[in-house]
Amino acid sequence: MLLIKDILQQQPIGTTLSLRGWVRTFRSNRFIALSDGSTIKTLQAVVDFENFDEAELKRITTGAAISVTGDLVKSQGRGQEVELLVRSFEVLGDSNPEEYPLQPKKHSLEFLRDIAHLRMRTNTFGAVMRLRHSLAFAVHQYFHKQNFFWLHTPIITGSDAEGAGEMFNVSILDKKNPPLTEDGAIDYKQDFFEKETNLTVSGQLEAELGATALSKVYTFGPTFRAENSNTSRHLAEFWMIEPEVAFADLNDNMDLAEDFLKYVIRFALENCQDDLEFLEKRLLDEEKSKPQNERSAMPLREKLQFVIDNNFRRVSYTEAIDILRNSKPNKKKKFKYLIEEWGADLQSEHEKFLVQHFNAPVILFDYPAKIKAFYMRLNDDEKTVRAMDILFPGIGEIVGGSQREERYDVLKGKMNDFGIDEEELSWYLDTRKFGTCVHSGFGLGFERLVLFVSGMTNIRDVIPFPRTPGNAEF
RNA sequence: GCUUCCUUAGCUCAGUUGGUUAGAGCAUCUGACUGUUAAUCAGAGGGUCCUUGGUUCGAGCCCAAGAGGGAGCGCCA
Repeated sequence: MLLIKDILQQQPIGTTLSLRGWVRTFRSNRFIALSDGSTIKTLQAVVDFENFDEAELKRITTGAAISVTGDLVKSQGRGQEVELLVRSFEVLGDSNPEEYPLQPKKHSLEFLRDIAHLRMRTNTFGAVMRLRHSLAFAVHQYFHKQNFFWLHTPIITGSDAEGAGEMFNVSILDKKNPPLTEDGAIDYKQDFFEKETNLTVSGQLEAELGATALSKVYTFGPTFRAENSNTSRHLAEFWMIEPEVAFADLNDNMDLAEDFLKYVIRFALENCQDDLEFLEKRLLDEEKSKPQNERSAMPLREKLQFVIDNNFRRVSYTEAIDILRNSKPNKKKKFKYLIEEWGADLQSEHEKFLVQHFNAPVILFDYPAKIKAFYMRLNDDEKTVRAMDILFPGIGEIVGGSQREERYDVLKGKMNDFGIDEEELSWYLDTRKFGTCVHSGFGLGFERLVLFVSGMTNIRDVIPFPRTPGNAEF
């Protein structure tokens, strides 16, 4: 099948060709802007309306699916290099203009979110979805080149000890009359898996099992959090990437994350030029109505190039606390949460400040053990763990990772401290019992990456059908 | 979950201290024009002013509750 992308690239002038697509606009009863989604560009199909049936021409409306056959020629007009002189056309699927909600005009993102089943037909969402694909492809390509194996960790999980957030329960029990145990609790022994199960909140623990056998693995799949999070950065269903590497310490981990992010961003810059150009203009346009201080510091592609060209700033938690404590907003009490002493959890206002302070992506590392998960490697100071978060401008935390605690006794002690059942995670402890090794990994929210690269501002607009509290349409 | 803002035509929005018949652009329909680039010109149709209740001689506008949405915060990726 011929795609518009190929025709515009190869420009086989003088040939007769047939193609199919959807009408974007039909101007002057003569010019059809035809899109097939293969590229953001449309092909101009020119009909001599004098030679066609009027009733058939009337069916060429915005949104209609048509096939056209004609001769590709150099365009007489200025807006495009080539155009198709139509010999014949057929309306494959009508689109009633009185009912079709997409007009050749600007729509609000909120409105398009309500008609998510149609919004991929717009320039913006077409561009975002093509970009999303390219980034996903680049993720796999990067890891493949680096000798990682894609590990398919389970989506239904039987362990509730991961501690990464609220979980969605998976059950086939009768909700009105669930079987009960003697003490009145729901008897999951009678459920499908004969135990309580949930949708995964992270593939990390399983990825560690893979890494301690295959050395370098990564997961890339759907992840679910039943948190009541109402922000432009959270989804209840999102895609997460979690590399895990044996014999790698936290420095190796930071190197990997930085190299990986730069690789996929570079891939997008090189392979999605048209879409990024459009998204850059869209963002500029959108920000015109905003006050100067709320606008982006750089145009989209310049921002991406800046990230590729500059080293991420690596700052220890302790240094970051010093910087924050002595910062203007802290002294003038502009922060909602003032930084007073070492050990405080950083809020998003602090992360934002640090990114602005260094004017670059920031990697924070060596956090207090108390505010991080049980599986993170305890430092010799016994106060901090080998954790790292990568903070991006406009997004906040895009990566969270750590070197894992590989010492059996220390890990077991931490699990007790955190109130985690040893029995439940005996399989996890086994990796430390048999051939344990230093290893590290991180989690990257794929949609947050797409947000950053696309310049979109709401995470609901970078996934085809977003799931958020109170919303699971389509 | 908390704070705050918003909801007027299919879409984007205006609507004065509460005062006659609620407006504009785009879209749609009709006609004209025909090498356009969100085509242009003329005309027409199109309203549960989010819902319910209240205040008032009178409510799109004021008050209360509810619904939906945005932004910020928390949780996190």
